[in-house]
Amino acid sequence: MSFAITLPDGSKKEFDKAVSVKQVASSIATSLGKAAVGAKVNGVVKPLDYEIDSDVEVAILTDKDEEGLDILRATAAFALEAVAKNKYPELHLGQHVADEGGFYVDTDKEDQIKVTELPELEKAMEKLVKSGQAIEHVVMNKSELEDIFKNDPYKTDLLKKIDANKVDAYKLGDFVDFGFDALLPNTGKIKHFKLLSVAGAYWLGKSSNPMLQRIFGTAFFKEAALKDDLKRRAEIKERDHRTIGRDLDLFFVDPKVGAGLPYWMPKGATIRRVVERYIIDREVADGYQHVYTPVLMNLDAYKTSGHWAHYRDDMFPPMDMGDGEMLELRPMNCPSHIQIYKHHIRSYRDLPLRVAELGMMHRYEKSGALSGLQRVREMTLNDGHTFVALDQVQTEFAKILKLIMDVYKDFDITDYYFRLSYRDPKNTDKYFANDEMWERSQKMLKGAMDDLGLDYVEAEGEAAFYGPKLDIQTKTALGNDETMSTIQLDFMLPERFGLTYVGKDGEEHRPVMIHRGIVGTMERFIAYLTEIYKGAFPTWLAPVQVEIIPVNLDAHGEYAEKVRQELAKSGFRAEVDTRNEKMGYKIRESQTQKVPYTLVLGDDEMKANGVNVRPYGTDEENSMSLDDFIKEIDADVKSYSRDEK
RNA sequence: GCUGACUUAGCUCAGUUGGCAGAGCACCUCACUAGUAAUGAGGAGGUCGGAGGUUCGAACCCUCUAGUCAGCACCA
Repeated sequence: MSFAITLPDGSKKEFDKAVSVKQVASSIATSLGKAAVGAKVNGVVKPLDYEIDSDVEVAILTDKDEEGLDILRATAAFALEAVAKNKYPELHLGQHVADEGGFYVDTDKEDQIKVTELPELEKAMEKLVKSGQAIEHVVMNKSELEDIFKNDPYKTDLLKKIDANKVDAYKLGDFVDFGFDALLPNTGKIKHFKLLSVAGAYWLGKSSNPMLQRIFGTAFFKEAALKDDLKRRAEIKERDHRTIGRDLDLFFVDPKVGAGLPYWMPKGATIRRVVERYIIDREVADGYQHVYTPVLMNLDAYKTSGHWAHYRDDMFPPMDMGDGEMLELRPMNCPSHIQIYKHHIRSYRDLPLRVAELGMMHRYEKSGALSGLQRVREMTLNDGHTFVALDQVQTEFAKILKLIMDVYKDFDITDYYFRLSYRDPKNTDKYFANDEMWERSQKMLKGAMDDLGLDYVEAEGEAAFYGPKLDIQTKTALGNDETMSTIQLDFMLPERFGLTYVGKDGEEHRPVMIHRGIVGTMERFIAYLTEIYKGAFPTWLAPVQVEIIPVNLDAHGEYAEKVRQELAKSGFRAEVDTRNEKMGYKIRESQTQKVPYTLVLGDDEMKANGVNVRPYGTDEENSMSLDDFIKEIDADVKSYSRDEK
């Protein structure tokens, strides 16, 4: 018997009898043997005692790897399960997950586990860690496990989903669980962990299933890493757009006048106005024709489109006008833009026809979904629909994607990924039935991405009911995924609304509709910008670009006002702090309000007809002429905006 | 919507066993001729989320309800 193990660097190692992962690691380097926590064998994570006896590719995982960390966290999850089960013998365990966010364990018992019980569980875990008990990896017969878990509905459910007869399981004394790729061989390794919170979660992610209690925690190999992580979690609030939005007076939501209905204060409105003008200009340059359409529409349009059937629970109730007419607050703009298309007889020469609008819409989002500006009940979407001939789809798709990428560059958005969202063929309720149409449009989308050579993940069940889409996913300060931009292929609505164009051949043809959002809704986009900039908006977006502070109001107030007017004339947003306060006080506020430039004007500046400039976040002060300052801020604004590119 | 926690001044938060509702910041007034992150003194500000109940008496106990937060579900 002889076989070869291929290492990540391409080199091969020969063995003539079966070896464990640990032995492989040691054979490469003894130090690696000590640091090893598992391995990826042909791309699958395996534990240290996994035996190799054939030609495979092996990458050793250590305490330095992301996946090595996952093994530690899975071990911590296992230890938590063991102590929870020990403390509450009647407790049932659900799923357990370990990933880059930490780990969690789902639990179910009569009186639910409360946050206040976490310290006790943590103590019990600490004890288990200190005692350094062996975790035994055993391969068991499925029937054996079914017997052990016969009174546990969740584990029984999970076992049903396993095809194999042999199942990897882990034992800690009497406690047994399965469903782990790999665990460490001893509880003593889980030195630095923390239980974080408890929250409800539906069994298997289905809201029709019972709700279990999910215990969240995290673990690290090094104490410093755990401390950093806990510190980061504590600081999340400072990056949260709701906190910054209040501190900088950008917007508010008052539950008494309506949950999910945001009010934009002047500073937030200024940022929004700059973004709106920017995106409209961009779109006009790309051939979009901007329109205005009503927020109210006859309900019939949404019945035709299918939205009423799919989303009536999340739509505001229709208004019965008493004369048989039913008006609906629109939940999206597609039918509105379809009306624009239908208003004339369209020729192939009109295509692609690009209709765009900052369209206000209303959705009755469930109370638990509302969150600051990220999920609201009234929103304005940077919406656009392009109507194209079938053979124009790919070019138009690429053009839209390029626009999105250009826009992201201007806003310095770098942390995102592409998601191709397909239908879930099993979910016949949600997705309209036409297999051929789905196959074709999904293939087109994937083909377009492949032609552009872009990486993406594919997700089943994330499509719109009318078609597949490319979603561009970003993360909020809290670390939750959200869709920022989207491009959606739609063969269905043109069909339902009977859209046509006259082709070269003089015959009627069916256009394809591409729904797209570049910066998404104004609400979500500005929430996102607030978080990535931590409230320190680049100068071109900053609501106040220049804060002018006269050293003494009586002596220098007039000069300060003159400087403000000069700046305003050049198109900059400047403001004079005329309050009867000391200079240091005003400087402090100008900094906490994150104004890009603070000007201090006193006798020296007045004499020189100049300004003293302090850029945000520094303690530099530079004296210069007003003209030079205007040149500087002008260059700053342009470095972020499209004018430069 | 579901599970849990929470809701006291514009903001951040105290408020003991049920016994006269508090602080800091912000705001207003006055004084201060102020040079790069908080000058000092004074003042005003509250149906303790809302409704009902228990009690001689409720911010505090009970019920319902609205909302906020975290997670889940949803997200055209």
